[in-house]
Formats: sequence, C-alpha cells, structure tokens
Amino acid sequence: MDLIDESDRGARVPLSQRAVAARPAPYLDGLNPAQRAAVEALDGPVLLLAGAGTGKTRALTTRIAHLLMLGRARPGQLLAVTFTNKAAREMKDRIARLLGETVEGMPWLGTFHSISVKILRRHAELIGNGQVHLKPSFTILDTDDQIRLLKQLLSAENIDEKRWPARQLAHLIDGWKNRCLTPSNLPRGEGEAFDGQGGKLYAAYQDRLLTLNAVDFGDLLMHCVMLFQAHPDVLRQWQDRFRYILVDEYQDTNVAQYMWLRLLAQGHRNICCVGDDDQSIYGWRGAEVGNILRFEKDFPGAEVIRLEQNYRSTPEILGAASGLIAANQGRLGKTLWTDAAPGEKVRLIGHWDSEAEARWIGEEIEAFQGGHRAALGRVSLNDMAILVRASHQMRAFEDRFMTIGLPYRVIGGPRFYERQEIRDAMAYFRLVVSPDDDLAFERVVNTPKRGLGDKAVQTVQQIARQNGVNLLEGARIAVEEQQLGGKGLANLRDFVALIGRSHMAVRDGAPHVELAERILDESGYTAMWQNDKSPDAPGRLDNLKELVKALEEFENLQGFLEHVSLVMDRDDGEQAEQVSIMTLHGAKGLEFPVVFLPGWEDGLFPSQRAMDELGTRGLEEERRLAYVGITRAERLATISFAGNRRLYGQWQSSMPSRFVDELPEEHVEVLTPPGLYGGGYGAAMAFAGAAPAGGAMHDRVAQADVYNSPGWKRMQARASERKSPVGRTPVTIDATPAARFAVGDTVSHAKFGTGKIMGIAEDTLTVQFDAGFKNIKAAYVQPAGGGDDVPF
DNA sequence: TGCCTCTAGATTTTT
DNA sequence: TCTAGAGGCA
Repeated sequence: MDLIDESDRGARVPLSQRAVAARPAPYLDGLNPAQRAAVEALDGPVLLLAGAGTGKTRALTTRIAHLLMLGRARPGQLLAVTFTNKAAREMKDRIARLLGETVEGMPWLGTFHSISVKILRRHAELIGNGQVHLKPSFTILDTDDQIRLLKQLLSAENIDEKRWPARQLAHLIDGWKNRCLTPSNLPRGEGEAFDGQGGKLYAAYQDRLLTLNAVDFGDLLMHCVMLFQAHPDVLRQWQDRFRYILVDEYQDTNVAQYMWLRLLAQGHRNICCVGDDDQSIYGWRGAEVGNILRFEKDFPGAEVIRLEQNYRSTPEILGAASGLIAANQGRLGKTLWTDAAPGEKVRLIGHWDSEAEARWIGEEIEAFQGGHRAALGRVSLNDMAILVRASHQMRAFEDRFMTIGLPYRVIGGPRFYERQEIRDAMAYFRLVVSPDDDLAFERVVNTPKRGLGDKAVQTVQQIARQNGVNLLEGARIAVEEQQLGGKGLANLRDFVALIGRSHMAVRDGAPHVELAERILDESGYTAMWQNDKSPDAPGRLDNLKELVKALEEFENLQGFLEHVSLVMDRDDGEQAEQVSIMTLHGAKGLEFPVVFLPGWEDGLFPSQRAMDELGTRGLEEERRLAYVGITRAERLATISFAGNRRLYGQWQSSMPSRFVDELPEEHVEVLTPPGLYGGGYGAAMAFAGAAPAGGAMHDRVAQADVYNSPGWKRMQARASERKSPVGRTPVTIDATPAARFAVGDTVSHAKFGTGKIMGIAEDTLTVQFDAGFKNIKAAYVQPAGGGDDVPF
C-alpha cells in the first residue's frame, strides 16, 4: 500500500518556496512575544501551556500556517489532533482564513477518532484474533449499539442484568480501552471485576465485534495502538509521513491517546502539545492530567512556552479565578495577567432556594438586556450564559424563563445523531447498505411495530445461526419456510423484500436521496411518526427531513454512513437572541461577556459523588471546573448559591460551596438578595460565613441562625407566595392581547404537552397541564384541537 | 404481542 | 419528580 502521495515526496525545499519564506509574514504581526515564540519554535517537542483566554487557538493555527508558508511540511504531512469535531472545524476555518483560500485542505486535521478511522481502514486486515479479521468496511458502533450488544452477551451467559447492568460493563470496558488494555493484556485482578466475569465478557464482546465487522469508539484508538505496536513497518510509514504533530487540549488525553501520540511522534519528534492543566475536567472519562504534567520527562529536551497574557476577562475575573485555582496542588503553575482596564468585581449572592435563584437571575438578565446596568450598557441575550454543574439544574431556569417569556437555548442535550428517530433511520440505511449488519436488523425489524416481538426475533436468530447466515437472510428463510405465525409472517416478508429491493437499488447506483426517502416511507417509518400524537412527533419528522437533506451533500449512502457516526454535528443556526444555558463542561472553550454561575453549594458543586469516588483528586477536578466557569466571563461573573434546592422532587437544604470561601475577597462583591434588609452585608455574607474554610463545614447552628433571621423569613414568604397557583381562583383580567385564546381552550406547549386554559391575564395564560398549573406567555402555546367542554 | 402499572435510581459527556 | 425498564395481563 502506497502511503506516501506523490506530492509528499522530496523533502528539499525548492528555491521558489525559500523565497516565499523570506518574505515578511504578515500573519505574525500582532502576536505577543510568547505567542510568537510558540509559533516559531518549530523543531523538537514543545509544550504550550496556554491559560484560559490567552489566544491559544490563534497560536496553534498560526503555527500551522507558518509551517506551511516556510515549506517545512506540506498539508498532508501535518497531523493536527483535536477532541471534538467542532474544534477541528474551527481550526480548519481559521487556517484557511490565515492563508487565503488557496491552500488545499489538511487531510490529517481532525479528531483522534476520525484520524484513527482513516488509519484503521487502510490496515483493517491486520486487526483480528487469528481467525477473524476486520474488513476495511467495518462499521462504528455508538454507545447505544454497544449496550445492546452487551445485553445480548449477558443474557447468553445467564447473568442477572439487574445485579450486573450492561451499562456498568460498558463503562468498565471503555475504561480498559481508554488504557489500551486488551482482553489478553488485562492485568490479573482487573478481569475479576463484574462478578469475576469481566475479563471473560470483554473477550467475548471483542470477538462478537469482529464477527460483526464492527468496532466501538474505544477500539478506534486501541486498535491503532495495537496495530502500531505489532507492525513496526506500518508504524514507520506513518511516522515518516507526519513531520509535524500538533495536539490541542493535551490535558484531556487518556492513556490510549497518549500512547498513540508517542508512537507517531517518535519519528520526527516534532510534536507540539497545547493545553492547560488547570482546565483538565475530564478525568472521569479517562483523561490523565498526568500526561501534561509529565510532558518534559516524556519528551526530553522539550521546550515549555507559557501563554499567560489573557485577552478575555477583566482583572477582577482573572483575580478571582486565579485565587481559587491556587488551592490546587501539583499544578505546572501559570500566572494569568491582563492589561485590560479594571471592571466590576465578581458578584456573589445567596438565595433562599433554587426557585428564588432562577427568578433573580431571570430579572438580572432582563435588566442587562434592557440596558439598565449602565456600566455594561445593553447586553444582548446572546452574550449571556448560565453555566450549571449538573443538567438537572437547568430545569428551574427553563421553567422560569418559559413563564416570563425570556428566550433561551439549552446547549448540550442529545446530539442530532443520537436521537431515536435518526438512529432508527440510520439503522435502515445501514441494513440496506450492508445486509450483514445484524444490530441494525434487530433495531428496525419491529420498528414500526410489525407484530414481530421477541419470540419472532428469536426464531429468526435461531434459523440464522443454524444456517450460518446473517439475520436478514435468516428472516428470508423463515418467511420461505413459514416458520412464523400469521400477521408477523406477512409483515416480515414485506420487510425482507423492501430491504432486498433497496439493497439492489444501492448496488445499481440509484439516486440515494430518493431511495432513502422511499425506504422510510415504504417501511412505514414516516407514517409511524405521522400517526403519533405526542407533542414531539412533529419535531421528529422535521429531524428526519433534515437527515434526508444532509444526505444530499454526499455521493451515496455509504459515504454518508461513513461520516455520520463520527462527524455529524447538529449545527443549530444562529437565530434570534437567546440566553444560553449549559453545563460547565459544555462551556469549555466558549466565552460570554456576562456569565451566571448558580448552584455553588457543597454536594452539588463540588459534587458529592466526585469527592466520594476520587477524594482530593475529585475535589481538585471540581475546582478546575469552577475555574473554567469563572474564566468564561469577559466582563461580569455572578456566582450564586441557594439554601434550599429541590432535588428529585425533594427539598433539601444545603451549605454554600467551599469554593465560595476560597474566592479572594478583594475581587468579590457580596450582593444582598432582594427582600433582605439590615446589615450592609446582608444574609448572603452571613450565609457565606456560615461555612468556615476547610474542615467542619456543616455547622447546623450557624445555618439555623441564618434561617431565623428576619430577612430569610421574608424571603421564604416571597418564595412560597410564588409557588403553584393551585388553590387560588384564576381570574380573567383582560383577554384582548391573547384574543386567539379563551378560558377553557385546549392548548399545546413544546415542553408541557397539552393543557387547558384556566385563566388569561393580558398576554399571560394560566394553563393546567398534566405537570400542574403554569403561567405562560400566549406566544409560547399553540391552539390544540377543539376545546372539549369538560367542566373543570 | 403490546399496553399498562409498578419500581428503582438518578453527574459531568465526546467519539 | 421523572424516566426507563421489568413484569403482569388482555
């Protein structure tokens, strides 16, 4: 196999290029000295320690541009690795902008996983267990497929899935793969996990994957490393190819990724890793901060360059973040500084409960938006974000914003290709393209319902096994030999015929977009959602349309499937102004002028579980998360905590986060919550002071004092006053602005489903949903069907 | 087979 | 409180 493209040959730099290199490089202008050093230190290992907001991406992309402009490497000889597709795309765009559109794309700029796929497809036949080996057309299973496969294995082994859930096994196996532990090199003891069966099940799972000609996400990296280790000739080819290696977010690499990089970098030794040990927040999924802390030992002679000038935040925000992170041990150490003008201090406020917190933040956002904070001027909703520790915190904000009609967007949530309808449709396409895909068969054979339940599938599986064929073929035999009962038989016949027909169409090169639509229509899948009355059915149909539209960009179904499992992202177009709500993890790499950080309470943040499971290490990772949160803010950060929080339907009281006390006082302004009077500091200070730094934190007496203060009582009254209006009579005040509705009408709402209007006040409706009474702006609901006249 | 009811469990998430 | 999954019943 010829790995080296013609264009890559000839390392000597032609005169013309040298002349080009001698020209002044305008893209270097405007870099600060550290950034410039990062760009120009081209040879040998380089560790670029880039603090938050220090122009890391700029340095990285300029470095790539510089390498290309100097003719040190051609685009195909640069390996640039990121963690997410989004980061890869961003980097590509920025390089294109730096160099003008003339430079051909960089084929090896991508995520660890997408690059690994490319490498693996070229050497698939070298991966195997002696009997079976991978074919270059292997499919990539996602977490869902993985779990279903493991469930099958567990039930085949008669393991009680209740005591030993497939999810847990999946997690275990992922962990092993993250550390490049194959079933055969699993340390003794590790395989004893999972009721002594872990190692055995892992081996069975890997064998099963091979027979399915499939790999999971963890395999992509692990197989590559194994390939490199077992086949030095192959490794050498790749080492030779990649003259320069660049790695983004190095602090997030796991052991497998580290080994992968080390093997590849041993060729030219030109590896540049960019990262920030203070922003390592993915330890729980295998990332090893140790990789970055150890860099200089791993790559002797490494040059370490620190980017410390921050261009994002005010000195107060930086001061607060730096003060907090200073409590962590074992850092490489950086001191962020800025020459930006002083701004506002980080604000700290305590609330009575999580509802009051959501209410207050909603009011603040409206005030900023309206320009009622002179210092900041008008702030667009797009420039404000709420960053939470756990996604369940989002609900309070969603409920509140829905009520007051504040537009928001939740970032995160299930990705486009993880949605049920997308995965179903994809399974149809997979099966049509490769009839061997048994997992796809199982997913769609009874979706929509065709009267083919567990029993029928079992029969098909049996027949397939007896005949040594795939499930689709097994189904064909079952139909032929009439091994199934009435309705199911006819339906299965149609199903098999449809897939067979479509498979032929794919082979004959039929137009794939129409074909895809036909598959979804004729299988009854589209009809299934059209007949579905639930409020999210229309959205699902839209998603299916979007999926079909995405197909247009590919030449055929195969090409699409190849891409989608790794690369497909939901690109929610920038539309109207909306506040962003997201998790702290999701916010990494983003920045907003105004940031709210709610829920700073011990147990929630830092999370109890992180501390229980990982002790100090967990606590330090949580602290880094806090650091990431604060440093997202450009101009104003507001930290808040609540004395009571509803968790799983129960009200629980909580103490302010220990991180609150670790904030350097000089950069923090303590706000008095609305409704609290007396004492300049107000109850927030008393509350914050109730948690002495370190040590015995849960001082019930101090807490009780706070709760007995008049201010808190008043807040409590306010809080309960706003709770559900049940028990009060809804009154119609003025129906004109919401003229299209009348009391008694049935309406539907994106989140709450259908409900009945109980009252109208200007443009706000009081609606009784299954979930209870809600006050909602009329614009957020749709009339739903004829209002039946059931009296309330 | 499929609908209904009950129960247990419940971070963070990319690929 | 909400949800997914398991078991019971038509």
